[in-house]
Amino acid sequence: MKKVSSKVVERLLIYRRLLRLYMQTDGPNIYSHQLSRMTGFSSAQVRRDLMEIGYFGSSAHGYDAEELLKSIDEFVNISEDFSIALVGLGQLGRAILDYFQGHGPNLRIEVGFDINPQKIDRVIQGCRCFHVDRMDEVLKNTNILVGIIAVPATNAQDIADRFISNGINSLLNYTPTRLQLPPHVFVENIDLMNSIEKAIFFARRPR
Amino acid sequence: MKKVSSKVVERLLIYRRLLRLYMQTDGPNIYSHQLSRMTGFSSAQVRRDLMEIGYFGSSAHGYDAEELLKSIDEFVNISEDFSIALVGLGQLGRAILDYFQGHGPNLRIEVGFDINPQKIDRVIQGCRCFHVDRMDEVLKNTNILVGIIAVPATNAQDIADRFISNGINSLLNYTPTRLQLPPHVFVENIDLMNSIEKAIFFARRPR
DNA sequence: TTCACGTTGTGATTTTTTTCACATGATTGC
DNA sequence: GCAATCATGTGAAAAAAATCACAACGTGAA
Ligand SMILES: NC(=O)c1ccc[n+]([C@@H]2O[C@H](COP(=O)([O-])OP(=O)(O)OC[C@H]3O[C@@H](n4cnc5c(N)ncnc54)[C@H](O)[C@@H]3O)[C@@H](O)[C@H]2O)c1
Ligand SMILES: NC(=O)c1ccc[n+]([C@@H]2O[C@H](COP(=O)([O-])OP(=O)(O)OC[C@H]3O[C@@H](n4cnc5c(N)ncnc54)[C@H](O)[C@@H]3O)[C@@H](O)[C@H]2O)c1
Repeated sequence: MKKVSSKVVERLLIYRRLLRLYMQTDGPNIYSHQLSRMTGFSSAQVRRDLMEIGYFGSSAHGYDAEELLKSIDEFVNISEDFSIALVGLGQLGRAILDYFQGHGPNLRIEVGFDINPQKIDRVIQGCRCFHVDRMDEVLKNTNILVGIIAVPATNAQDIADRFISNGINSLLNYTPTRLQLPPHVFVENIDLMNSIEKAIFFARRPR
Repeated sequence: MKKVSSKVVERLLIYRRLLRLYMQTDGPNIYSHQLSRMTGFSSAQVRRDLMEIGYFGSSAHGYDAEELLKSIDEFVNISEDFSIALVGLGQLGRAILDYFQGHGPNLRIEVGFDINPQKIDRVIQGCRCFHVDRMDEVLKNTNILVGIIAVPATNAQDIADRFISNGINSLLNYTPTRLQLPPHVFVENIDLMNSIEKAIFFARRPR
């Protein structure tokens, strides 16, 4: 199967979300220039991206929103069978849990891990929480595909290694730690301080 | 002054953080291949990036860590004179505030805004919080360079417009809303759901 | 002094990503 | 039926980003 870059996937997922909203209020069809305005990507970019997944519109009515959405859905193939583990139930971890709660049952955080006794062996926001020492044991019995790391920076590498040794090769890393990972592992680094610093830089310098 | 891409700035800021750690424990000099291992970027990439800011090492001892750090600092020129405003003091907003508290006084969130009466007109984590209706008035009297948006998605555009009309042209957007912005405004979108979906996609598909 | 080694700086090249620009095709109004 | 209009799909071009690969240099050992 053809390989697709992370950037294309990211944009497809953005179209997907916007299409859902669009269909609630607007007509059944949509043009690349509309998706362009909604996203800020160029319309040529939009058309290229849709080419990638082999969806074809008509030159008269653009794209059928429902069909397009279905095509993207099939392509990304995200279903509730695939769940998520979260390590670190601090400020950030709990905000993340909270967020998932509000977002329907299509994706959910299946299990959480921490070391703080106050946070383990109970259910927080519908998420069963365990001591981090039980990661191997618990992960064996679940169908986790993605691990979220929200522990203090110094523990991030340990947690990543633990995920990987349990066959989880797709991670979200909320810590500033640069993880050392084998090449087959996908990681998305979400680094607030880096983002802020970039924003400060570009606040005073044009791009 | 030469324009630098966002990617280069992002990496420079990563070197910067790693250099600080490195200097605490390791020798006074550092090689591009070490920065490469620490970051995951290629060593040629590292050298190119340092070229961009005109820092030169020696072929014998690589880079002088302290000097290099100083060069990057000068280049990015981030000081405590520039502060940040945060709108939306919910779960996520408070996690962000918390995070900044722990990170020394070099960068701070100067003011917060919300509509919830329980959260306004008091100081939360050292941050003065106001009603969102007072944004114009309050922003006039501060030296805010960057705005963080952590309100519900439906209000994000309003808040962005408000920031921009007050001359703040660098934003962090934590909502999934795609903001419509004039071209001179810098925005970094941090979209958890998008990241997760990408991670799920690549958990099952090689890149 | 001379040589081997390991590293930098960078021109050249390759790869990836985006944009351009236009032929093609569907629709509408007359 | 026909022309005018407007979008799509896409080859080609351009731009951006990353990698290659090697001359040049400084060091230390002999
Ligand atoms: N709060 C934010 O907005 C924010 C923003 C960006 C990045 N971060 C990063 O996210 C991480 C967590 O931030 P936070 O604000 O939630 O911190 P926090 O201290 O509130 O939470 C950390 C949690 O991890 C748990 N923990 C500690 N060591 C552990 C281990 N070895 N295994 C499992 N759990 C462990 C702690 O018990 C705690 O519950 C940090 O690395 C921080 O740099 C946070
Ligand atoms: N919690 C997360 O981890 C998380 C992750 C990703 C994205 N987000 C996004 O961040 C945003 C906030 O998430 P949250 O979990 O903190 O939600 P929340 O409901 O806990 O917080 C929202 C806050 O915004 C305030 N608010 C509402 N309307 C406002 C307005 N017009 N002006 C100013 N303040 C207003 C509310 O009073 C509340 O304090 C949402 O858009 C959400 O999609 C949250």
